[in-house]
Order: sequence, then structure tokens, then C-alpha cells
Amino acid sequence: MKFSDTLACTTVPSALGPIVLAATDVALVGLWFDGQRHQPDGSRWHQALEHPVLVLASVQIGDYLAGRRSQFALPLSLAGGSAFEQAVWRALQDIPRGGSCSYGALAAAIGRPKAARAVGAAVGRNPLSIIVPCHRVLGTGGALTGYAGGLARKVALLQLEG
Amino acid sequence: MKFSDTLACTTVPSALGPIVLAATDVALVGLWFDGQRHQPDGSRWHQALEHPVLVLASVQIGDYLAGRRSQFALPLSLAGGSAFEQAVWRALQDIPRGGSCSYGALAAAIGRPKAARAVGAAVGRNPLSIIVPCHRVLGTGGALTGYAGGLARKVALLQLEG
DNA sequence: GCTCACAGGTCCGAAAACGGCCATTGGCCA
DNA sequence: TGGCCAATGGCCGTTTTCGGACCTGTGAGC
Repeated sequence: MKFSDTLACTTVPSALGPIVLAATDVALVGLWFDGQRHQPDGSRWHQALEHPVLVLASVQIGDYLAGRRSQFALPLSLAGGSAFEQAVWRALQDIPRGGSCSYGALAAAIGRPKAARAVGAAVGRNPLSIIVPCHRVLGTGGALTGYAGGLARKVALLQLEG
Repeated sequence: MKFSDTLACTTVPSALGPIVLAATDVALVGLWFDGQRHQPDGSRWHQALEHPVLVLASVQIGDYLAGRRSQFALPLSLAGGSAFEQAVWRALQDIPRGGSCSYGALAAAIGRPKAARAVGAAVGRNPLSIIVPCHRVLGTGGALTGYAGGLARKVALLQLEG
């Protein structure tokens, strides 16, 4: 996962801890819990508190975590990943709120039924936490296998969605 | 022991408590005291009160328990078990009414003289209680070692047969 | 280039557990 | 001695459990 050095970024507080947002001129490209696994190095990005996409995103995230919003309306871009990763991330967006999915089922959905493990790795590198609902993916038996932002946040998000 | 999901079944009352019967189109394949040990899950079977084999079986069982009948005339099938289990169940059918047999003797009868304990396990999984007379098997000394439907029913059946 | 580590899942073989047993053993008492 | 009882250990097929091998795509480290 490679990001441009010319992104706009900002950090906003939330009930689950500080959240880092990153965007091009026209679309949101990243949303990470501060300090989470696989978070890219954003030291060359420029702070842009008034960037329209970042402002929109921070409002919607706040509403979502407060239970006042159930889906997002934002310009997104997932251009950064490999073809395989993008297929996985697109498939993630088809999991409805309140639903869940296993890694194996996700692998089958993108036509690679034996690639469950690779899917796990790709899910873990999802650049748009919360918005692309990687927290809705569980082990076959329903086990909470892992979460780049920590299992506690995964549980919190699932509870919020019911 | 594996049963098809497409069996016909019914439950009939008796002096020894409710009895569950199960049949294919042409043969009786199961007879259990309701709630007994090793009773399979029949939730996917369909009730068939007028099924000819089930009707015949329930009448004969009623007559047998009332002392009006001394042997059965029914189409039976023991196809479900392993080769070993089927050998045991066939050997059980050779024990005459009023007679008895030890587990060790049964083991010898099927050519596995040292397999008395395994015979015990197989006898316990007999799918056709009463009709295949597993209640006529006793310990070497004549002890009432066990019965999937409970020792009380074993005693009652032996008394009925004299 | 190569190896390694992963937010999983499936399959297969070995090992252990589990019985509706039975013969043997050792203690106990008449 | 002889008989009875409880504890013991071997017996055997089935079921369950457990551990490893393999599959898979990617990036980090070497």
C-alpha cells in the first residue's frame, strides 16, 4: 500500500480514540485509528483543517459513532491497493450493516475460494476503517479473530450496529 | 449410525411409555423408546400416521407388549450400521424368546471372541429395540448390565417373555 | 530474489476417550 | 480350604479431539 506524499490530512477525536483522516483533492483515501496496525507514515502530508472532504468525513464519522447516522455519503477512493486487495475491499462494502461474513465466504465471493488466508491479510490492510466495514468479518465459527485497531474497537463497532 | 432425512415416522403410546417408529417406504428401520439413549435426531422426518409399515408395526408392538403375540412379522432393514454392528445385530436375532446370551458369547458367535466390550457398545446402538432382542443379553453371571431404554424396561421385557 | 509472517479454513491421520465386558487377583470370613 | 466380593487390567470398535500440513496474496526484511 503506497500513498502519495501530497495528501491532505487531519486528526479528530472520537469515542474510540483519535482518528486520522487523509484525502486527495476530491476523495477520502484513508481513515485509521491513531497508532493502529498498518497505518502509513503521514509525516509528509499537510494538515488541512478546512479541507471540504475531511470536514464532511469528520462530521459523518462523529454522527455514525454517536448513533445518529447509519451510512456514509462521501467521495471515496480505493485506488491504492493491488487488484486482489481492491476486490476484497469492494466485497467488504457489500456486507450490510448489522450483518457479518466469514473470511472463507469473502474469498469465495471474489472467486478465490481457497484464498481465505490471503483475504485475511488484505482485510487487515483496509485503508478506510469503519467506512469500509472490515469489522464485520468474523471467523467461520463466529470467532472475533482480529482487528487492526484492536479487538475492543471491533466489538464496540459491532455492538453499535446491533 | 446415520439415518436419512426422508424417513416416515410416528409415535405411539405403550405400557412402557411412548415409542417412536421410523420407516423407509418399504421397511421399518427404527424403534426407540422416546428419549432413550442413542435415539437419533428425527426432527427432519415427516409424520405419517397411515404409512402401512408403521401401522403394521404399531399394531404388532401393541400385541406383543400385551402378551397377544410372540414374534414379529415385519419388513425390517438394518442397513444403517457399520459391518461390525450389523454382524452383532444379526446375531441378536438368533436369540430365541425366553432365552438369553452373554456379551462374550455373542462376541464368540460373530468370530471375535475377545471383542465382548465392543459388542456391548454395538448392542447399545441397536436401532430396533424389542424387535431385535437386545434386552436378552446379560452379563456372564446373569447380571442386568445395562439397557439404552433403562433397566426397568429391560426387566419388564424379560418378565413378559418368561 | 528469497524468506518470513499473517485478522483463515480444510483435510487427514494419530491419539485418546469411552463404553450395556470379562477373567484374574487378593482380601475377607466361615 | 472354599466361597464371596471389590479392585484391577486387558480387551476392542467407534467417536471425538487434536495437531500438523497445505493452500493463498502481499509486503517487509534480508
